[in-house]
Amino acid sequence: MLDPKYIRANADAVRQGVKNKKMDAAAVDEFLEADELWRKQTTEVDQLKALRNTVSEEISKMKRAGQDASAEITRMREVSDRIKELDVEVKELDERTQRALLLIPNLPSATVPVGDSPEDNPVIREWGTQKTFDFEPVPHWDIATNLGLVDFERGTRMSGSGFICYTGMGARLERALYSWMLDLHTTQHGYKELFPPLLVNRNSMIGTGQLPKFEFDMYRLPDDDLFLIPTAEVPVTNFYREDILDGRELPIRLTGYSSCFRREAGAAGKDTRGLLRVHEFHKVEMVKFTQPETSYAELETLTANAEAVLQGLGLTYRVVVLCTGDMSATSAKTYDLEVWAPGVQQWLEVSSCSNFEDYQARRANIRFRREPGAKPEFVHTLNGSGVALPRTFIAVVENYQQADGSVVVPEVLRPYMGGVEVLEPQK
RNA sequence: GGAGAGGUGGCUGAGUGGUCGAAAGCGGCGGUCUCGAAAACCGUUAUGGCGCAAGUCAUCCAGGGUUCGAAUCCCUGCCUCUCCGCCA
Repeated sequence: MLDPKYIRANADAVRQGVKNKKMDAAAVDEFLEADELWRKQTTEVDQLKALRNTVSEEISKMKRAGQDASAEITRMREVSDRIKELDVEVKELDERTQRALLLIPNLPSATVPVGDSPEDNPVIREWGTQKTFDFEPVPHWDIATNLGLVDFERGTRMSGSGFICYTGMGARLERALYSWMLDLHTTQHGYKELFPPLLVNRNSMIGTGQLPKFEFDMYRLPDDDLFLIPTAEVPVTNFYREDILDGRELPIRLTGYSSCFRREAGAAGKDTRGLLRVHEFHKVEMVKFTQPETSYAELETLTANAEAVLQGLGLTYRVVVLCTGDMSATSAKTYDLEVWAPGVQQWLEVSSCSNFEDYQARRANIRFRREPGAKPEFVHTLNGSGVALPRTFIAVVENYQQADGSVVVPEVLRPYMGGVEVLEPQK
C-alpha cells in the first residue's frame, strides 16, 4: 500500500498515477473521506480515554486511602459508555480506510513511460539473433508429441484443459531446466534457495498484493481459507512478513522453485495452444529485499540474473519496459523478458522483473534497521522470474529442433539430462 | 483426530484487576578503565497512531465480553509444545 501521509499530502499526484495505470481512482477519494472522519473521531475518543485514565488512577488512590469514590465511578460509567460507542465508529472508519488503502495501486516510477497497452512498451535491448532454419520450423506441440515429451490428451483427461503431463525425457527436461536455473542463481548470483509451501493463507496473499482485488483469479480452498500460489513470489516475499531485518544484511536474495496455479478465467481460446498458457506450471523465482536507495540498481542486476538464464540456454530474447497502462497494480517498474520462439513465430514472456518499492513491504510489514537501535524503516521488495518454465521449454525445443524432428539438448542442461545430447523421435 | 500445557519486548523469562508499557537476565548501543581488547562497573535500549508542538492514545497472539479500570477474569478463534492415534 501507499503511505497514508503521502496520499493526504499529494492526492492529485496519486490520482494521476492511478489513471496512468488505467485503473480506477475511486479508492483514493474513498480513502481521503474515511480518513478525515477517522482522524476526527479518533481525536475525540482519545481525549475521553485520557480522561478515563486519569480519573481511574484517582479512583485507585481514593480506594486505597479508604475514601468513597462512587461519584467518580458513576461519572466514568457514562464516559465509558460514550467511549464504547465511539470505538465502534472508529473501528468501522478504520476498516473503511484500510479497505480503500489496499485497493489503491502502487504508483509508477517516474522513469516508466506513460502508455495504454503492450504496444506502447519500448524494447530496450535485444540479445542474440532470430535463428534461421533450412527447413520449416514446427511448433512445439508437434515436436513434443512426436518426441514423446508431453502427453497433452492425458493431461486434459486427468485435470482438464490447460493441465500438462510431461512424459519421459520431457519430464526430465523440465526437471533439468529448473535444477540448472536454481544452481545458477545459488552458485553464481548469490541467492539462497527456498522451497516454499504451495498453499498460503489470506494474509500472505494480502501481503504481496494478490488480495483483496484478485480473489477470483486464484485457485482457493474455501474450507481452509487457503490459496494455491500463482507464483513463488507470494510465499518467498512473505518469508519475512512482520519481521525487522538487520540493515547491514541487506540486500537479501532468495530464490525458489515452485508450481504456480492460475485460473486464467476467460483466457481460453487464442494463444493457449500447447504450452503457451496453462493453469499449472513451474517457475524459478528470485526475490530481493533491499534498502530504498539501492532498489533500482538491484532491479537492473535482478533483470541481468534472469537474462543470464536465457543467455546460458543460448536463446534469443528482448527486454521491454512495461508502460504505465500494462503494469501490474503492485509494481512501480517492470521489465519483461521475451524469448523468441521460431515454431510459433512469437516473442513469449518468460520473466517479469519488478521493483515494488515499499508497496509490498507496507502491506506485509517488512522493515529493517539501518543501525542497531535505529528506527525501523520499510524495505523495498523486488522479484523476477528466473525464469518461467513452459515457455522456456517451448523456446528450447523450437530453437533446437532439427530437420529430422530431433532436438539438440543445450549444453548446460546435458549434465542434468544424464549426458543425453539429442532427443530423438520415438520409434 | 483425542488428551494436556502454553502464547508477554531482539531473545529468555517474572507478573496479587488499580503508578504495568511491563521485574530480572541475556543481547545491542554509549561511556569509565585499557596502548588496545576482554572482564568489571555506570548509563541506555519496544512498536504504531493522532498532533506544528506540548502531549496524548493504543498495543502483553487475534477477536469479543465483564469492570469505573484488564497483561491479569470469562468466551471464541488461531498458533506452538508434549503424549496418544493415523499416515507419505
